[in-house]
Amino acid sequence: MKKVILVDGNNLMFRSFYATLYSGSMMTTKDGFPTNALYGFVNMMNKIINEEKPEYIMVAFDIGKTFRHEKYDYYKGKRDETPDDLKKQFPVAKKILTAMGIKYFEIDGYEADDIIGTFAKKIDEEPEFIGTIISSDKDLLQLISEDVDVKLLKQKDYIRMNKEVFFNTYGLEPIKMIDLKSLMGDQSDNIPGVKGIGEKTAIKLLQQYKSLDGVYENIDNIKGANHDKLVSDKDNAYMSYDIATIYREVPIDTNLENIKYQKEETEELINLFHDLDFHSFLKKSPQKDNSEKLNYQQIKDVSEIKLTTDVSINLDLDNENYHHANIIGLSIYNDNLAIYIKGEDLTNTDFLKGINIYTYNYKKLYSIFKRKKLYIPNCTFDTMLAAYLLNYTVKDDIAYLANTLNYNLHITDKKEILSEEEIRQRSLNKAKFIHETYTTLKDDLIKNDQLSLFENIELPLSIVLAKMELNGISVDTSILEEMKEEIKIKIELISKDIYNYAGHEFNISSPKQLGEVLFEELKLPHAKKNKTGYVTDANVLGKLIEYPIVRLILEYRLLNKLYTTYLEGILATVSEDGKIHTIYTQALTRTGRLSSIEPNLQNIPIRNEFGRLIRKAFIPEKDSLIMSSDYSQIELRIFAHLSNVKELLDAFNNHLDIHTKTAMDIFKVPDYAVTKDMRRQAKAVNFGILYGISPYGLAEDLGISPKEAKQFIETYFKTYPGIKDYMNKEIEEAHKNGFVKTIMNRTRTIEELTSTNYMQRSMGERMALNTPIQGSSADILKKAMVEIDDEFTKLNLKSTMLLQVHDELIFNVLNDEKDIVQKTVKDIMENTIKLNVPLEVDIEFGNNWYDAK
DNA sequence: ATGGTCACG
DNA sequence: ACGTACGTGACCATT
Repeated sequence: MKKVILVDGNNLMFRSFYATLYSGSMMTTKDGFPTNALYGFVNMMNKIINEEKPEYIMVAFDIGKTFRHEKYDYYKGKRDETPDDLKKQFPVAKKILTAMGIKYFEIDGYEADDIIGTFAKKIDEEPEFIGTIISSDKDLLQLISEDVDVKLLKQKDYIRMNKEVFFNTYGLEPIKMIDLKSLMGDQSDNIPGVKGIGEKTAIKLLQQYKSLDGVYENIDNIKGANHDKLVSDKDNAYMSYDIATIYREVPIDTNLENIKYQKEETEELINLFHDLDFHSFLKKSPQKDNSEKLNYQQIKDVSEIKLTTDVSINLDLDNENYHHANIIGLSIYNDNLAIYIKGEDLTNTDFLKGINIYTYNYKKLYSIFKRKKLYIPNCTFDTMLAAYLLNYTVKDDIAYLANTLNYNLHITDKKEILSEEEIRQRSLNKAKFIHETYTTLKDDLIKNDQLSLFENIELPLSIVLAKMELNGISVDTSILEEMKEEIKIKIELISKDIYNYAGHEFNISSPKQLGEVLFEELKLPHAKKNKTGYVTDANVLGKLIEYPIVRLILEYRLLNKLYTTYLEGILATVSEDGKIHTIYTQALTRTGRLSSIEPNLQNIPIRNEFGRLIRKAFIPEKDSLIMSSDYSQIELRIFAHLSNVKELLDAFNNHLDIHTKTAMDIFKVPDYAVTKDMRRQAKAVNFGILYGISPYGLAEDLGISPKEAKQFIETYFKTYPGIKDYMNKEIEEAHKNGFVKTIMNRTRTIEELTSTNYMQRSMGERMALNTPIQGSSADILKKAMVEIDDEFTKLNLKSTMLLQVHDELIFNVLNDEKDIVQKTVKDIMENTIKLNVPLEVDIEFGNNWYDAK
């Protein structure tokens, strides 16, 4: 099948123009030419090409002189004048399209709709073509057919409308869009319709009487106000019908081969973007290689290397997971030298003794050097961690960072086959980039008062993490294997049961098929849809728990999750040494937390009793115990500290159960009268506070209506007025600065705060409330980890830190070190920072992770 | 590649 | 009309 994209150019330009018009200052080039519509337009075109990968594409425009509708004075008269600032941009849009290798059409006397309609007709006639129309104009939905669908653009995303979706939405055939519009009208298109008839009524009428003609043939059967409205506006209705009907016979060459997409980056396009100051698009276009050809020494015998000053190092590995990688090559760079060593020649790294290095991802270097038994040099600056603290998006490949800093490096494309020389040049240029950037990054850290966070926490932490990863955690695979077999049988039995209830076999793991079985075939209530189909998540299924099939499906989901992710998945990651070596991503989360990958050891089941059994497989080493130490309520304590709300401070200082205390206060009852349910609700509200509470979120969590939730929140704020004040102050501050900070000066910029979209902006405000809490919690545990590692070294302990799970640490503790380790860890964690409330740490021991609860 | 779902804090 | 609580990662189906 050949794919054709038909773009409503006018629609895109208007949308872009008005979308950015109200968002603040008008976007222009240096000499004042307006570019806001063009910017959005180019963005959209790029997105379309990326998403749809069309072989054929065209853009239709209105030429704006005489339209076939001109006979209707009404229509013409009401048509808004196109603003001059927008008008000017159209010719440039057309130039850009031509430079992009995309054909556009504009035909005197016809609208863009008509041109698209004419092409769509051609696609219907040609069996080997299928088409997609891009527009936000619902009028175009009338063109939907077996071979043509419409990507209907919404404010933020889109809906893909095909025959089926259209029918599900309107209960009508797509062609009936014309009849629908002739009744309900369309303000934006100046289609009058029948006054007083809206979408609901129009759909009802058409479902009953099939068409506009049908409606008027049966006008006597229609009673009440609708009858009168229809009668008095009959002329308008038929006139609207004409306006709404897209003309599909525009005299135009519709040979589809003519609109083949000529994907080429032309000089012309680069010039245009340059003239328009569209630098962000220029960056995306394939760049010429202007990274420098470096003179360097390739060294085979590392004993020849003599270094006297600090160097920057770039390391290339042959696998993204450095636990299973070998070194391809190593580049060494400073102002006086450039050296490349092939991995196979890197027999030792003793030449790095006594000097400091600068890196991008020191943890990676540390880890692989350790495994290869190479000398590990001291690192004094890591550009990855610095860039992370400075809010740059940090990826595995340093070239991304370089490109955002306008330093041109090649992003590694795995499919690309490079010459040896090219590999060396790229590697050396990366080392050079590190060397030429680290002082700027360091200065920026100093400016932001983040040098201490960098030097005393993140950089030393990277070594602590490297040690944890390298050490790994021991796994008893036989436990996992047994569970796997057991669950496999259960899954098979449950599947059969589900097929029985459904009446046939289907893929239970497919949300699409499951939705159809539940809500179409079995006609269960509470069907809720999103843009891909029915929602079948645990929330929806929970409301249908009285149906046996639903109970089975939830059971299936639980077991399947355990089987695929935590049994099969985890088993596949156990190394030859019988241990799991995760990788902690230190420069990813927007809040400062770590993340854990390959495998993720931060989401091993615990809430479900059966799933929790997985933890029995995580075991200590010889003569040891597993110890877990976790902060109690650290985020709420941080909130109490930050907000300085007396009631909260008092509660923690008096060691009360915070959720019970909250329940007492909001329900106004003494402690003995707090029921489990009251405590549960109070707990939900407290969590809500941490997340930047919203009535909808709380409602969802408590299974009550948003209205009730709103009432709940108001009661809460009335009980603790200081909390509301704190939140307002935080939001105000965040809007003023555009960023928020944690206790240790970790910063997060939040672009969403300036969004014109209410949803986006609200989300920005919730981030602004949550990040200082989540981020400070991350700061505190990170600091504690560095101190614990230090202290273990000082005390010469053999016990090791194994895992970090956001507010808890897991250790392997030698039996005879039990007391000292417990005391040391608890002491450090509770005292690493002084807040206005105490930090409390619970410690448990066990013969496996399950028992150390 | 993306979205739905569900595991964790 | 929008479409939901904050922060993650893995798996599967679907494109």
